[in-house]
Amino acid sequence: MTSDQTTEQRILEAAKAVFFEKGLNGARMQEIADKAGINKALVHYYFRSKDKLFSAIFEEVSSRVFGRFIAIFRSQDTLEHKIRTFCSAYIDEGISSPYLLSFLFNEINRNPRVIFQQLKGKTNPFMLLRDELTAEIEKGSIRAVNPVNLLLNILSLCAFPIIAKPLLLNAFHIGEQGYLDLMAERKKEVADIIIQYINK
Amino acid sequence: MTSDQTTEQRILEAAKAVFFEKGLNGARMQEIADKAGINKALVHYYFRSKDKLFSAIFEEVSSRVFGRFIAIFRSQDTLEHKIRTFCSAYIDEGISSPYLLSFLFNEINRNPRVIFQQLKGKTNPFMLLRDELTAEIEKGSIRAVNPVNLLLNILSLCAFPIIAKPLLLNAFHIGEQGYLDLMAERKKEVADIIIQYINK
DNA sequence: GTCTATATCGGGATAGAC
DNA sequence: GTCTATCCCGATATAGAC
Repeated sequence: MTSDQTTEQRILEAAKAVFFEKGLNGARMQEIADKAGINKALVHYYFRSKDKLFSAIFEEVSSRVFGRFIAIFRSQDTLEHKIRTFCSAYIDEGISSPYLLSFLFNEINRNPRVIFQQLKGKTNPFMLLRDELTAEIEKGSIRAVNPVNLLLNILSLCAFPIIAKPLLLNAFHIGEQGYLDLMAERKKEVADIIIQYINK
Repeated sequence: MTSDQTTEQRILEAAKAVFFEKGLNGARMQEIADKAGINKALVHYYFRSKDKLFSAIFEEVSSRVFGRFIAIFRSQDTLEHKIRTFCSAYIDEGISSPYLLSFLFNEINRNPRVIFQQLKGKTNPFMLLRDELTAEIEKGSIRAVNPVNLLLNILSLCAFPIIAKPLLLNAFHIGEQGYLDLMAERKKEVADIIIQYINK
């Protein structure tokens, strides 16, 4: 909301907030304009259509998210250290941007073809991570598990509690602080589970 | 589509399919009517409004899903057996109704207050499961872990791969069969991970 | 109960002044 | 670049005949 940004940046920021909360179909151009402190017509002036604005957002968000979690697995640390770092970073990220993951998954489910068309040509982080894990297994540093399943386990344990936050808050009657405590505990616990599972 | 159902049943069935695929905001009354083989006005005749139709669907689906997974934990089997049965049943359920979980989580995230208002008064399956696990811990049958986190781990490992199905298909370039194979493998693997983690 | 026709409105998009 | 006014379509919902 600091108004020393360009109008375009203000629109992007506002649009991100609204799309995250309401999704593509639920979002209103009027609400985005209001939040950016400008007129509805101006949003169209900058981004032509709602779909194009959405694509711009999705593009930025997805590449940032996917890019983030590649870096960690590329380091020269031990696999155990990589996994611990990854879990901790992933959960922290999810806490500070609670809507982001829900948004990503929902839009991917809603419209996989369009989304993956847009992602075409970009480097595929999942393939990279799978290959990193495969290499570790060949190196003999861990048990010979299915690397896809291993990656999927890590992602599941980290991502699900972020996506399911509203459910957890309501179903367990825990407040915001209770949720944060739970997540803090999980950073270590999740890594422990994975490590224990892949140890020979 | 068997037309020996009542009109109301046909509408509910059609609406379920459309809401699952498109979500509340994306669904169109016209599409629901078409799929039910009737007229748009007739949908309103039976359910007054789109919101009321949606509530009817959500009500039915959520109570069925939540109800399902309580039963397993109430049996007199060993905890290990309960967990294995649960994982297997949960994943099977997710395979046969791929949209269901995404739908539930998306709508809960979109509108937690309304949803949980609607669920008020119903028995809370999460509290029940948490209490079952707490009892097991006190009985000494497993390590003293945080029961909420334990439950969350089970749910994460089972639910996430269902929700993320379109992502997995595209990101790993596996086909429908590859996905099924992966899930089959996971039924045992997920339970193994949990069992190993809670063993003293 | 089921249909056709229509009212009504919200929201994306554009025209055009400044 | 930014605004106001307006177009126009699509979608929910209702009226009313059968």
